[in-house]
Amino acid sequence: MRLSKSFVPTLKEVPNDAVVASHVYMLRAGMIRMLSAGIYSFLPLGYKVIKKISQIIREEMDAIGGQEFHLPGLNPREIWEETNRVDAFGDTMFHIKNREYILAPTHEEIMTFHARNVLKSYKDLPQIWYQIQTKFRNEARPRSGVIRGRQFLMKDSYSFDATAEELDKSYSLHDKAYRNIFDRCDLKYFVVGASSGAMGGTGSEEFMVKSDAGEDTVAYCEHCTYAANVEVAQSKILPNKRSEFSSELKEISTPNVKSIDELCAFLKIDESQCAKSRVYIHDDIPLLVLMCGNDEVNETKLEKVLGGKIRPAHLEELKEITGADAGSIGPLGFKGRIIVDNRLKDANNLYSGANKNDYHIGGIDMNRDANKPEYFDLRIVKSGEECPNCNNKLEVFSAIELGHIFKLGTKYSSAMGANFLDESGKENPIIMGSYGIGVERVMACYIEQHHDENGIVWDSVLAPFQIQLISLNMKKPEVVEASENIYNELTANGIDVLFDDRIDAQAGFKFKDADLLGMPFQVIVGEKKLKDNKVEIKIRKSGERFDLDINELMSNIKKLLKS
RNA sequence: CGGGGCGUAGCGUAGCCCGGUUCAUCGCGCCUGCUUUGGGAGCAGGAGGUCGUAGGUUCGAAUCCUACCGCCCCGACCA
Repeated sequence: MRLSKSFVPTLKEVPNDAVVASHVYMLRAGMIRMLSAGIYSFLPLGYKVIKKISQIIREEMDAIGGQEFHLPGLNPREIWEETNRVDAFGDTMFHIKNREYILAPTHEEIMTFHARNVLKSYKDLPQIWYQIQTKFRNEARPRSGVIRGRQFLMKDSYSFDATAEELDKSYSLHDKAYRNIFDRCDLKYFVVGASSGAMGGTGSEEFMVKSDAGEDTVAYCEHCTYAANVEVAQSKILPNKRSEFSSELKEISTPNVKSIDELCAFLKIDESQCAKSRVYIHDDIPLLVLMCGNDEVNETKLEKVLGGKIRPAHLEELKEITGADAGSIGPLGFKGRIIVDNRLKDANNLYSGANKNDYHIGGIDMNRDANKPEYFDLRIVKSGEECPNCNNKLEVFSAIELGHIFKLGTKYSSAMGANFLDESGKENPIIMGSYGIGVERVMACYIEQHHDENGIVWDSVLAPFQIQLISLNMKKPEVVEASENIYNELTANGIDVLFDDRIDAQAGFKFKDADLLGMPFQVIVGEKKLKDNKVEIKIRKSGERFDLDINELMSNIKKLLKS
């Protein structure tokens, strides 16, 4: 492709609105443009990459027996009402104003619609159906360029099985396919076992990439690959040791001491001797949560323990519930359930609030003084704590979700009446799985992981072009002739070449653009070296440059592309 | 949806606090010509703006006030 005739609008400056690297470089390299918040157009160069990623996905899906569909993005609302998901999605679903249609945010219902009454016998199963298609979600807050959009490309597949064992097979086929896909794309990723949330179902895994642009927080152990969403992550932190003797309870005047840090400084004690109090409202009933020191309450864990929804008590409610304001609340005399983190199990000689403003109580013995404490793991794990599986350190960081695989079970087939007859002639709902990959996220994550201060660093698998051919001076006939010849030869050999044949661009300008666009290899044709019948090769990744005799160019390029 | 920030030419910006020869600065990019050509060229000339939109205050508004729209960031939410 000739750059002089192509639409590759590169930007030399960083656009104001872009913050994360992938967004900056996709804009600067002329691959995408924003149309509206969270809605992006892919320009030719960017779309080439999308097509390459899609092709890899397609090959791996086909390899596990997947069959590709192309489904409508515009769906009748009534299909979504069969599974109650119009309500479930709420404002996240786009609704068409002048007809009873919605814009599909995913495709479980549509695939199930095609399966029901057609997949009628166990002999028709298993099936794996997939598509690579645009989804629409009315995200409250699109962000990070293409990473979270209101419209995005997703590969979604659905498995239909007769038994739980068969579902396990379909699931592990996807697990393997996903690993192949992300490996082929040269992404450094890890796998998190996640709670299955609103999709319903019994098992799931998330494929994640570490990134500051990520929206999930995970705890990860490099050593044993333990990985968990911080909402459920655990660590091997030791409980407080119980001292041999429990001291007497004593009330201590602690004027203006609110936080644990202030309390520790005031009393010259360690934070592990403190029981921090948090009041939550569960089904309109207040309860007290006690954490060790500065540990944070993990509300997901707490909800799991209690069942149902919780909320932190409002500051104004505290006095009525406990008799004190935030900063002076504690377990003694608290009316209601007391839920305690495992770290405080059986602990004694603790300090906590006195339920009386500006007073704390020392010498608290959980076993002696707290009213029926219930112990659970309630902490949010922190970086540097010990991995629950091995003795190495956990790292807590944010990450982008690239893919997600779910065992759905029969949630959709039951709701929509997608049943089959088993060998005994009995009717059963089809057992389903659902599996997604964010295609643009693959591209964005690749760039997050493969760029430097000058631009993107593609390797040949995803690169829009294998080679950027740079003619340094299109006004010198000999340079033009040599680069045209090289262009024709490379192209004739089936190599995808981006030819910078722009007449009025200076050498330095072209070099900068080439580094920004980031093709794996640059072939540089200049007047000086041409006199010795040589051209220069630059390897984008290493920055290494060397000269090659023009006659040997083709064979060397082929070697480079294979390496 | 809450909090914060921003909106001046294709991109990046100055001017805004202290309204008035600034109906608009500078850089990049764009057009014409000449020169130049191995790491973002030089000179000369030129095109391009309802200062986000609509009201208001004022003799006078890019500048002050109000509302709305749009975008970014943090949070909430997230299949």
